[in-house]
This record gives sequence, C-alpha cells and structure tokens, in this order.
Amino acid sequence: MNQPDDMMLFEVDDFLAFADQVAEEPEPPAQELDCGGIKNKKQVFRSSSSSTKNTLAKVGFITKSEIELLDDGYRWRKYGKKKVKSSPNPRNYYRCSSIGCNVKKRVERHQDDSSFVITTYEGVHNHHAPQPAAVQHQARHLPNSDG
DNA sequence: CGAATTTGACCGGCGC
DNA sequence: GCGCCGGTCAAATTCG
Repeated sequence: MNQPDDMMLFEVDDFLAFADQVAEEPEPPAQELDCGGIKNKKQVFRSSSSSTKNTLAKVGFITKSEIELLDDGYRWRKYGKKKVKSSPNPRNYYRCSSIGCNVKKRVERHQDDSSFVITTYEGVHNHHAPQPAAVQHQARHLPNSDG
C-alpha cells in the first residue's frame, strides 16, 4: 500500500451510486451489479488528479456484465484494440463521438473473472448526454411520433 | 452513401 | 541507442 498522494481511490461502492444515476432504464444494472462479491475482493481503482497541470480526471469502475459496451447515455466509438500484459484479455479503447468532447473510455475484461468488466473513464464530458440510455430504449420501442 | 466498426502498423517514453 | 509496452490513427469493411 504505497499509493502516492496524487492518487485517489475509488471504491466499488462509489460505482453503485454512479450506477444509480444511470439506472434510468427499466432494467437497472443494480441487479447485475452484484458488487457484494467484488467488495470482498476490495477492488479499488486509482484516479490521477491533484496535478494542476493535469485537468484530466481518470476514474475506474468495475461492472458485472457480459457485455463491455454498456450504454451509459453517451455515444462511444471504438478506436483501437490492444492486448496488454496486465491481462491476457485484449483491451478496448473508446472515445466520445460527440463533437468538442474528447472524453475517452477504456474497457477491459477481468483476468480471473471474465464475468466482470473494468471500465475506466478519462476526462469529463463538456456536454450533456446527447442520448439518454432511457430514451434510446424507448425510442426503439416507440414508433416515429412524426407519424 | 455514410458513420461506426474492425484490425494492423506506427510512434513515443522508460529502462538497460 | 534499442527494445518493449502501451496508446492512437488510418484504410477497409460492415451495417442501416
């Protein structure tokens, strides 16, 4: 345990609160977010901050899902895939498709429990969610109101 | 046709 | 200076 001061620790519990916000869908991830077992592992992530010159906010989250592309309300475009040593699984790189928004998202599979997905957000959206997950879900069901 | 996706190649920072 | 690892772009392909 020797994390530098310029590093913040985010507990999975924090994610629960975060998920609660995006849990606008009829099927809240809370059901799949069986963090109960994760917490036992004391899974925590670090976020680079403090550094005034670095305004980039990095936040790591762990999610229990079979899919990596979790619709958190933003449009993401995959721009790269790389296999890292840290994990035998490949890592995916996503970027906010929005204009003027250079937020990046990293997605990686767990090495031991492939049932879990590690999502790391880098930066902060300078615009509101263009397409709320909840709306998208409905838009798929509801026909064109235009007629 | 076009945007998003797919996948390889290229480049930069660190260690030796 | 080179090799390794990680991060990003870019061409071809795919899907709507």
